[in-house]
Amino acid sequence: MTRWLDDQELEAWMRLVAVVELLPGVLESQLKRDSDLTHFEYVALAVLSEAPERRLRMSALGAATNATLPRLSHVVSRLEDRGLVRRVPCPADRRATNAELTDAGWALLVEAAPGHVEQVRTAVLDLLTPAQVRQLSEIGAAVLGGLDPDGARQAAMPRR
Amino acid sequence: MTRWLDDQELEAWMRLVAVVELLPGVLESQLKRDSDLTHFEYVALAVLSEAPERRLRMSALGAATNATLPRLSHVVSRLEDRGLVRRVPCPADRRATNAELTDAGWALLVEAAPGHVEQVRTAVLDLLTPAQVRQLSEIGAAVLGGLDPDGARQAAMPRR
DNA sequence: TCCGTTTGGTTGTTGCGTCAACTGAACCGC
DNA sequence: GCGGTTCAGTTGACGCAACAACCAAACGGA
Repeated sequence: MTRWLDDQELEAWMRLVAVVELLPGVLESQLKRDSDLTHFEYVALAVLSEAPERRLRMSALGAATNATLPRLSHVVSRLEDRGLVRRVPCPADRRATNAELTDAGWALLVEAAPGHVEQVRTAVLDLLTPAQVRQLSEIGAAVLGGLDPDGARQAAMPRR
Repeated sequence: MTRWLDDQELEAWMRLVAVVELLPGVLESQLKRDSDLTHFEYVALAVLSEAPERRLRMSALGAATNATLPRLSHVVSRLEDRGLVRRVPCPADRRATNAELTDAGWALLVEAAPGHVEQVRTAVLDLLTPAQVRQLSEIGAAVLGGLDPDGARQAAMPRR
């Protein structure tokens, strides 16, 4: 008894799928080209940069960036190799590890942010009316409610 | 002179990023689990299934699914190994290759479709009001206009 | 008709994400 | 405090996508 999609739904879905498929590419390529960063790496650095002491537990960073721990561990290793992040064992809980943004990481982030924001504008936000931005926000909230029930997601973004 | 994001924009963007990050996962895992298909493989089979003779040139399939040719070539190779698709050299242009859906491929698609549609509903469409579905469609169109200027994208979806 | 270019596609390498397995530290009941 | 369980994180193997290099067939001009 499948409820197939009507024309409106089909159209909306097709477009959403296309966006989901294409958007990462344009974000990645700009960041890669200009700052040699993955979008995910950028977000991770950005989240760290706003944390107190620029430092966060791995699991907290994973929750904030919506990454699994294995993924995050690999990414942090790569960032650590490049000197952008440091691993600091947590004294309070010896199982835990803190990831800490280095000065080099901060500098890279500061350098990368304007170009990224510009890309976000030209690829998405500037193509929408203010009303559509609000609608997008609402729609996003509704969908996230289903995908990510506990809304741990609060990824930091290119704010100042 | 960077124009930073205001609160509305930031919120909308963060949510969009989260959706773009999380949505593929839920689609992939349902399809993988129930039909051992990637979402992209599903779309490719679906597009083929609606083509005349269930057959399409590689480049046409690539355009319709929004894939690069190298990617498509690999995917078709895997599908071919599983007997879901056949490569048929094009007699008219000996450089060209046609990808053709086999009966097994058709059967798998028919079997996979209801579960996928159900997933699409529960993960997205059923969480939105009809008005939001229309808004999403408009927003998608606007963004795609920027990403995919030539709108080659017309990915086939789980229609009937 | 011959050479250069463009088109259509395939192949190999590299890099990132996922999954499964594992280690060590903290917690819990008794 | 002792044994089992859960928690935090790391590691290694595998799969898929992107990129670059490549090959062959078609086109196009002189």
